[in-house]
Amino acid sequence: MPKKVDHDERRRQLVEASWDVICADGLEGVSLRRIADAADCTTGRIAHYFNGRDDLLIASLRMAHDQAGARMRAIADRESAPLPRLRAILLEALPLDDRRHREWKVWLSFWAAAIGSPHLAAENTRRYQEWAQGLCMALKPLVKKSQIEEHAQRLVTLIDGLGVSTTLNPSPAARAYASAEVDAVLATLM
Amino acid sequence: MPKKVDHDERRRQLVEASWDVICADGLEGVSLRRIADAADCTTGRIAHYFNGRDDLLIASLRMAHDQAGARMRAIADRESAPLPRLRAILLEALPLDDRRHREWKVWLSFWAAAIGSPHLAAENTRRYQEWAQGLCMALKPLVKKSQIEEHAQRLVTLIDGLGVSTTLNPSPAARAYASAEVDAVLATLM
DNA sequence: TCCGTTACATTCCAATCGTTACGTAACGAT
DNA sequence: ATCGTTACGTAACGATTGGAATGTAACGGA
Repeated sequence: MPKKVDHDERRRQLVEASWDVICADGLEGVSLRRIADAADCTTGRIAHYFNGRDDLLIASLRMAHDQAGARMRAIADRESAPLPRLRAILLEALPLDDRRHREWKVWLSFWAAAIGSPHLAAENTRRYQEWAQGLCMALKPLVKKSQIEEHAQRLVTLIDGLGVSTTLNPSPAARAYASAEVDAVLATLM
Repeated sequence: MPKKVDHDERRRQLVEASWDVICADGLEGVSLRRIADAADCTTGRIAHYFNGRDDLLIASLRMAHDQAGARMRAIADRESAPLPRLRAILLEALPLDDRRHREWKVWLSFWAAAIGSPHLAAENTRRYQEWAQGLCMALKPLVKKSQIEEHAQRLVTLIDGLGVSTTLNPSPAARAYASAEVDAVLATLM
């Protein structure tokens, strides 16, 4: 067996480079050459690990979702008290620091891209349902069974709304407002 | 004076063509040639009325906002009772029919584009504040003065959240849910 | 009727795009 | 030491892009 290279690690590096380009220039400015520059390699390497541009971009979207999903699950495991757990999950979903802000920029980009691509739209719908179901889990010990889905839907809407405006205006004040608003809604939920 | 052509009307036609392309293919697929095809003309006409691609796209964003803003103002004038007026404004802001769905697709596209363009981001912030201030007007007769801005902000977040998910999933059920959710929130506001 | 201006269509250009073909260097197994 | 395979740089391809230059037809005023 020749040259030992961690295949997954390489793909991860290239995906992160694509995030950098998306966050700096938007999805419009994403070209293979720019991604290659950001990853400090050439398009040859990209061609070696992905089946063309679309394949790389879908992997980028998936990895952004997977990474966030993993953090949510870690929080769900760590926090045992139901209400603090739900609160921590919701706050984790907001663009309150630069890493999550970067994630939100990627998501927002792909929302727009989904407009022209049924494939991406389907991918988005899948993740959206995953996210709603995760919230249902966290809500189970907190509200009546008949109201779980209703509340989950409401929280998804809340996070989407707060996330969008905070992503487009990532000032410390906007972040503080988003965080406070989550607490305000959780207070009325009780 | 030669050839009499309604200049504003031509610009309007070209902007509408750009909306069509954005809605069909997303902002990524927007090229001058495709817009020209949609407008049943050539890129020569576009060059005649706009200073390049960016100029046309900014005009497209502005016109989408202006059009929606005009409808809001018309509603505010027509409805005299404060609560029905607020309700009508909020419902008008949602992508509940194909025209408004088209508008939302345009907005969403430009949110993503704003990530890579401070110019577009500033344009968005301006419109966002206009929208929030319009809601403040409608809220004035309904809540205590000290709570107007707070409620307006909350409604903006609600509409953003509902609008995003309904735009990406424009099923009749999603539209009905969004509409019902507005009523639910208005009920708690009283 | 002629003229000047406007309203475009046509055509071309350099740049950039995604993709493919190919060359080469480095490594593990034998 | 050699060989097969992998990794990836390099270079070229045709397609497509935004923009500018150029051509032309149509109209209103004189």
